[in-house]
Amino acid sequence: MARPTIADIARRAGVSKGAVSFALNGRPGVSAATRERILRVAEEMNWRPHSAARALGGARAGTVGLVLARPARTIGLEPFFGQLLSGLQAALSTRGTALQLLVVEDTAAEIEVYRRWTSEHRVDGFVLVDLQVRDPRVPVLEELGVPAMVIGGPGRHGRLPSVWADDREAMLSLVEYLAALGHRRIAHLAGLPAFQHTRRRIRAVRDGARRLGLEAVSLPTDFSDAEGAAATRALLARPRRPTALIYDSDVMAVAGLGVAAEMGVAVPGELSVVSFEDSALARIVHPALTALTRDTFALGEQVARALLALLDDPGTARDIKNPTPRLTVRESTAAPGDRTA
Amino acid sequence: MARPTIADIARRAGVSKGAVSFALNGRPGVSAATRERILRVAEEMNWRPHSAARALGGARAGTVGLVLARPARTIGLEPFFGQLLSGLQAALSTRGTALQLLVVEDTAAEIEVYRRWTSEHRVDGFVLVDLQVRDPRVPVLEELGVPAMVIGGPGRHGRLPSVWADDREAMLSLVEYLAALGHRRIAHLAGLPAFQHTRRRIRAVRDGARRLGLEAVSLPTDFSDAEGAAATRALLARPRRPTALIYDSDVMAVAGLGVAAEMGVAVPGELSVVSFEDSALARIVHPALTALTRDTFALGEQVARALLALLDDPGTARDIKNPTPRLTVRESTAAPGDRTA
DNA sequence: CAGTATGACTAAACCGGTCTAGCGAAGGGG
DNA sequence: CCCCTTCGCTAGACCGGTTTAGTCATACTG
Repeated sequence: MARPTIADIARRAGVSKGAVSFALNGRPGVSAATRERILRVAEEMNWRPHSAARALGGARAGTVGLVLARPARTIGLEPFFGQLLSGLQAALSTRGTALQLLVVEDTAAEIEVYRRWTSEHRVDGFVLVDLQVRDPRVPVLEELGVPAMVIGGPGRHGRLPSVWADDREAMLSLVEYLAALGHRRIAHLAGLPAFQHTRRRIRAVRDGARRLGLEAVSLPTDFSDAEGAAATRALLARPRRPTALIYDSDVMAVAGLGVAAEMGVAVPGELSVVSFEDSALARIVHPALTALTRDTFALGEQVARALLALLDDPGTARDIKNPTPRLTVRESTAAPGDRTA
Repeated sequence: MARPTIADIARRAGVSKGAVSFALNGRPGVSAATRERILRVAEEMNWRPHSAARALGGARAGTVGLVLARPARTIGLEPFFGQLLSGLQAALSTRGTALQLLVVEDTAAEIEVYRRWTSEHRVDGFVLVDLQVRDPRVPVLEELGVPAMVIGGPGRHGRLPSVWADDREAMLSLVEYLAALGHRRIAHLAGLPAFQHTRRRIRAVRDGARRLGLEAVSLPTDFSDAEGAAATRALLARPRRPTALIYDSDVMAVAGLGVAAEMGVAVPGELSVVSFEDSALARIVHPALTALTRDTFALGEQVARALLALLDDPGTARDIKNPTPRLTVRESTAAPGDRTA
């Protein structure tokens, strides 16, 4: 038999379709004995639910969506997304839910996908990343009334619940670490100012530097290796150049490392380099990068669990705090002017 | 009105559901005038097909699957998949088809996903990557009778059609390039020997070296930065160490670069380094890596188009050749012993 | 002009589940 | 002992499309 349906099971078990549906979904309406028998028959016949049939009838689509807006041909998935993806899928798969991933060109296209997938009933909910300052996606998702979890925060994402890590606290710890090493002039190679987390990190650098009496400057970039390199070149060419650089991403930090090597600036002897984002990339370059480490896989799991809970009960929208990233010291940082390093 | 259905359109246009279905799908059965009117009404009401309803009734699921088997926490580093994904999606989206991506732990789990998604009608077809030597996934997909496109080849994938690039030709061009620079002792840091492309590349290195009278050795690794680094360390510690290294992946090449720096071996002065895989990563490290460049985005598009054609007409299974990767020379290669570099 | 082919369209079955209304039997309360 | 509730289950509507069988009017054929 090709693909048994619940009608086949019902016939074989001598019950009705309804009884089979109840039994297979673990809901009341059948006795324990009958349920047992039905499950055994379903197992024997190797029955699998037809996802489309289930999605019809107003039930779940069994899928949640993740849409990334970035130019298609630029760098592939950053390690962050690979990890996040795996974490999301790990948690979702325990509940038979799939993750639909789509990469689009820009935010407008992203919003269009939200509308389409919602009206086509393709997904039950969304995961939102890269929260922007006055994020246009938030009101759209609220209007669509579709469950969604935001990664990032706190605050500024309307009524949508979020999972967030304390970027401010993390950045402060970075600045304090550099200050403790003896650095007095630091620079921060930030990401796109349109992102909320970029703004938060810039503010944290400013506040931390002020408190510790450091000179600090933040330079916004577009997160690309090209701009990271260009900004680094400009900084190192200054007469009183900084003795430590904080990069918002591992890719930019690696690009910066390349510029330092090219300009003959020794790392960490003459320049300390720190990445706000840890990854395999940060480990394999030479010198290995001191970086903020966070468990992105676990973050993904947490987000997925929260979204599943939200699907079960739309009332449970609450913000959840993720552990603050911890500093992993490697070879790219030292006291300023330490010629032995 | 929440979500109009074809019944709503039918009522408004004063025709039957069937007529609407015919009109919206561009098939005969309605006059041009009626079709026009129905389309206008559908547009006015902002109608969108309900993907589940369509998938029921034996029609398309409107989705194809890509399942990657690799340890959950390691993915994301390779730019290859990001590019491939974007290319696949670009071509698929022109036909309203979505891509379902899943990362699983191993090949056994991957096969289980093929079975499940097929029996659940979740996808219409699959894209298969990382072809292995006696790949157990091939017979399963053949048995399931589900359309699938293989990336890799040529040969050794049963009746499944593939899109392939000439790895052998590419590797030979690499070896010839190094020989022309004057290298006589080269080593090849290969990937997992279980992969067909790894075997092909190893054979190409051996054949090329024999023809050109070089000493060559291939060392298999697991593609990880750790093994890449370890193998590099072992090679450079040999008394008569090679003057050029070919890495099967950019990640390993970067790790190797780190080892060389650590051991005080100048690149490219004392050692030339080449990566078989180009990427942003290869560009941003210092020195920038000479690498084989291929248009992975275009590859993805090509695969997607071939798969869509296969869905339309299961008879059209043909292997397609992708352009051979071209060498991009950067800073990591020079003549052996060139102290000016 | 009868007979038939063709085109436009309708009605209804169908895909494979979910879910509600309802029914008979058993159990419990007063 | 009767009524009412609860339990276990069935029948069938329903989700939103696709597809087939069939109807009717018109055009074509000989």
